[in-house]
Amino acid sequence: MSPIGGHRQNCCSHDEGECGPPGGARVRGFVHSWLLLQLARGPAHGYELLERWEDDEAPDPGFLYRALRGLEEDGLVQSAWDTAGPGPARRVYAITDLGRDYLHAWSVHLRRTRDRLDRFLADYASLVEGKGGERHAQAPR
Amino acid sequence: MSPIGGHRQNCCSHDEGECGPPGGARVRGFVHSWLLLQLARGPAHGYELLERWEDDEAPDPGFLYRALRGLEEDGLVQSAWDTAGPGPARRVYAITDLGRDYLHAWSVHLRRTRDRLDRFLADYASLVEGKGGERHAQAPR
DNA sequence: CCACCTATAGGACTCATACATCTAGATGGT
DNA sequence: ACCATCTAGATGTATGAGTCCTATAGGTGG
Repeated sequence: MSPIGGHRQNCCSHDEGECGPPGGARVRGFVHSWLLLQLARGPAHGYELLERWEDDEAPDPGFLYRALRGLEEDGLVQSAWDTAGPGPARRVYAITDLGRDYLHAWSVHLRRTRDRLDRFLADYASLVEGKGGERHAQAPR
Repeated sequence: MSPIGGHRQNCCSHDEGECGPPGGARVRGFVHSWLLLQLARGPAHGYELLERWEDDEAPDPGFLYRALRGLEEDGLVQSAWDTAGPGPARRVYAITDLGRDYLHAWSVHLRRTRDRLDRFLADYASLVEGKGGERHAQAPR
């Protein structure tokens, strides 16, 4: 089955980009990089990071906590319980030097990824405008 | 284990982005969108598309062929055997109108993804240069 | 006729991420 | 006291994109 959508010929076809990707296009490893970037700005706990993620595009909470523990397991962050303050205890994470190195490495790869996307979008744009006014050339049947 | 790498504290730490992501950061659905874009320019067969992909970043052949068949199964492309010409028969694919719609929908999402990456990279850049006088750009929305 | 190239294909696997739940302490209202 | 609700973290399991390895089969050159 195509990864392109859970679709079933019932969508699309007229106005704006409806239908497409279910949940948007995700970038592999982006969540982890984003977490490292946030922690590079200062220590924080999971729930806080979760809320810092703006609006719609927050990752699954379960995934976020697992990601943080994974990062710790790999020595990219450290954590400690914070029992002070109100509410349940929080696990506060801080980035390590190794984590900073990884963040840098990932930023390089993410930049490459962005450049690739840029090329794709430019190609698509040139295709669309090169088609004159109308979209929907006939199908090459 | 962290998805960030098969690493094991033996890498990184000094110069350029070594170590990081194993195979680079990939974008979900990018291969399929790319295929649709190529086919929107004109019919082509799998092997040709495979070679058209620039150097290092070509997808696995098995994956590419599967992707094409998946797209066909979903009605986004059509195919026919081409037994003429030298060599083994090729399966020539052409995009359909539905495929064009999907391509458009995906371009919208991929643009969003690129913008998100831009925000991330800008935040990272400001963090790095602002090592002392920091600015806190807003969270990547 | 053997080795290599073109072209397509399929099985099996990994790993990133999502979805659904679950615990458990804190808090506030009645 | 009690119950609902919020905060905070965790786990079990599913899904599905993408990789790896291998197979097949027709063509081509030595």
